[in-house]
Amino acid sequence: MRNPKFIVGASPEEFRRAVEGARISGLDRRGKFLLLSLDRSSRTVAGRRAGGAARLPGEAAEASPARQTAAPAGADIAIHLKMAGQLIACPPELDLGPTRARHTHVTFHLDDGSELRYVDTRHFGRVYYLPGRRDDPALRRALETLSGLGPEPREGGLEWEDFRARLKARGARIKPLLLDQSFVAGLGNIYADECLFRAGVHPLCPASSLSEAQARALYDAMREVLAEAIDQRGTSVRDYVDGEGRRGSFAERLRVYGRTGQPCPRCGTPIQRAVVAGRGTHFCPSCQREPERS
DNA sequence: CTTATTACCTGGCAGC
DNA sequence: TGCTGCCAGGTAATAA
Repeated sequence: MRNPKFIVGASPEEFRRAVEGARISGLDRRGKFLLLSLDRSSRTVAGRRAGGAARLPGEAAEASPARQTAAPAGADIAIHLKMAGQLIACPPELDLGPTRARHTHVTFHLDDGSELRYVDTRHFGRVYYLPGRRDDPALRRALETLSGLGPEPREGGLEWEDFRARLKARGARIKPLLLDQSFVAGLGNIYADECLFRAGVHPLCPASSLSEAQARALYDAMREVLAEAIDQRGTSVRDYVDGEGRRGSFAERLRVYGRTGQPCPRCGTPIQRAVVAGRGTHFCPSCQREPERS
């Protein structure tokens, strides 16, 4: 591990000691955070370098179901990939190419001989050791962020009535609100744009101004877009790969994101790009009509 | 309090 | 071939 900054809440040495010989007893997700639970009770083998973790998560999931549901409270490690992070399980000899090799910041050595590599070319992501130093402000912030996450749009985390009420209470424009992880957890820039297109809502619409039908369409769109994207193993606009190193194919299904100037799939009007909340925002000016005043 | 901008980093790509 | 400038999956800090 070249740079200790990627691990928050512990020094690289402390982190290694914490994970070495431990078993990954749970694997979960909350919003955009990946959550790992460790079980130190049955120590086995040893890792090297960045740390070692024993056994495979697949079997562990069944072994301790209680921990799985107890999301952040029970988790020991949280990983946020931010823009360009990748977490890849692979055989140790696998060559990911010079760029990703240069940006492999943490490597877990599993006891089946395989590796779990944290790769991040842009260095934005972090590995948080949650039981770590309470005086570390970065860890504190992460814990606060984690506990302040809004509901999951899927998996029964968000009721329609609740969503509608919370939308109505917000004066903010809808796109930044969708990106606000404390409002709803898990939507990023790509999916926010796709959701708004499907719902026929302009990104600048004040959240409270959405009609009942628009709000309902947006609620449905969030759940559908996420479900479809997960089904397609994600959106590899550029270089995203999943845990198995595979690219996702949802990029082929994108209707507005990254399609500036191309015809709207519904009406043929060229897709427009604007900057909203500092993010590239793609929409159909015809299907998503602008609110009264901009 | 809310909202806009900047900072964090590196790399890919279009255009010259 | 370079080189330049722009853009990028996110969010926290800072400014207004």
